[in-house]
Amino acid sequence: MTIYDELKARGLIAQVTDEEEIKELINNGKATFYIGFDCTADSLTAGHFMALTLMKRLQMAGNKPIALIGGGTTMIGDPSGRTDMRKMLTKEDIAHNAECFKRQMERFIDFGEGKALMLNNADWLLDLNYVELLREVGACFSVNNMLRAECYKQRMEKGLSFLEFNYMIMQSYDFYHMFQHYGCNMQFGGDDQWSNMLGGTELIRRKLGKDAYAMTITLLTDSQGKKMGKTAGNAVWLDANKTTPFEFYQYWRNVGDADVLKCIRMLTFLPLEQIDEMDHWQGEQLNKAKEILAYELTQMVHGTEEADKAQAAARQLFSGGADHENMPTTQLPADLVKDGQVGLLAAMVAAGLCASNREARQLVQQGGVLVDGEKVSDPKASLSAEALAGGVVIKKGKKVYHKVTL
RNA sequence: GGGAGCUUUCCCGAGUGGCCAAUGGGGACAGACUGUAAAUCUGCUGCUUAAUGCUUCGGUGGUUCGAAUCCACCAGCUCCCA
Repeated sequence: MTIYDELKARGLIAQVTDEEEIKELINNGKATFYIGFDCTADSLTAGHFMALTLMKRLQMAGNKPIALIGGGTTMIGDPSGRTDMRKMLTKEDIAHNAECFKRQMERFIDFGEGKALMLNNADWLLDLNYVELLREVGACFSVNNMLRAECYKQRMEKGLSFLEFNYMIMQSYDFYHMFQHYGCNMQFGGDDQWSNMLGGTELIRRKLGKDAYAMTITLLTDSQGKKMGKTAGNAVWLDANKTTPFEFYQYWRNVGDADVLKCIRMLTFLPLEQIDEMDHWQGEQLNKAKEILAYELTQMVHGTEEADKAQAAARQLFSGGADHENMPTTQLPADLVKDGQVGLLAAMVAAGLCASNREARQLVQQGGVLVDGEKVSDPKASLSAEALAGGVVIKKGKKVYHKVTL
């Protein structure tokens, strides 16, 4: 099976500029392709993960990836898929974020000599001269066409600043620049990037009279059409300090029935034959598929050891027994102790299980809190210092376990 | 440059002098049911409390016994005319 067919079978390909040419290039390892990552936070997210796996798949097929860190484009802010303007980040933040991205990517992609490149568009975008740029590339863009692009259309009502309007031009310039200096002939990206990417191929054609290609990846959405990789509006991070391996595991362990197989197919490296077999699984059996998904992904992101731990912890917790070893733990500050007791509500807030005493009280009153396996319904309950010395397990709701100690 | 309008709690969106911590919907969280799924039903959703109380409605000042609601100025955004 060729790499192109595999990508297609996994449901990863959304749109392509020229299918035949792209097949030819990537199947024969002749593509030098880039994927851009805007560094708006200090860690990559589950959303970026699919792009990283795609890079890896293509690299394994002999193609050369360029991971482009958007140190320059982040200064502008991509309006795609946004209804309001992004917060402007400072140069220092962006530089810091870029550094974090770099470290995380190195775990997935082999950046060895000639294997792959990591570039930062700050290196060429920040020094551009306005008038020169306008003459050189501005002349190649039709405002009429740009306004027709989907990514801007959505913003016509809420308003679009000139700063953001230029994002497409910056991204196009990136492709143009890398095409010339690094032989980059293809660009990949999320499906929401399609119009920005076409801007690049168009610019290359106009300026150099050469063809470059673009392909978008299907966005990972759940059965309700919502973007995956987020919980309660917060991203699922790849950084273990922001989303623990256990939480990461649990996120995937809890995906809906309708989404498991899609996730396995798109995100894991399991052979397609094996996945096709799982396709027949139904009902309760899907729990096994969810476990496989969660384990595979946790292993890729955090390593085998962490994945084993997360899986063991999850199995034990949900089969009754609590596994103290791998549970998130908070050491309570000593000043919470009063008369040898720590108030349950205070402990929950200190452990980050609740935002406030009020919220904690409500949870307790609603019967959502178990302490060492016993349901507690009295908000005035407290934990004794002796018990805390050995560690007390607070269970919030059905799935959140947290150990507190002194 | 001129004119009109908008800014409410996580989001959308009511409220236009006291009965407003502020209707409703979404989301989130919890309970029941389950398979750590989905759907459904119930509760809950500013902070604090035993009760009370406290701080919110873009910002700053003002009018008033009393303002999210009125006035002034400032900021941001949208629309119309240049």
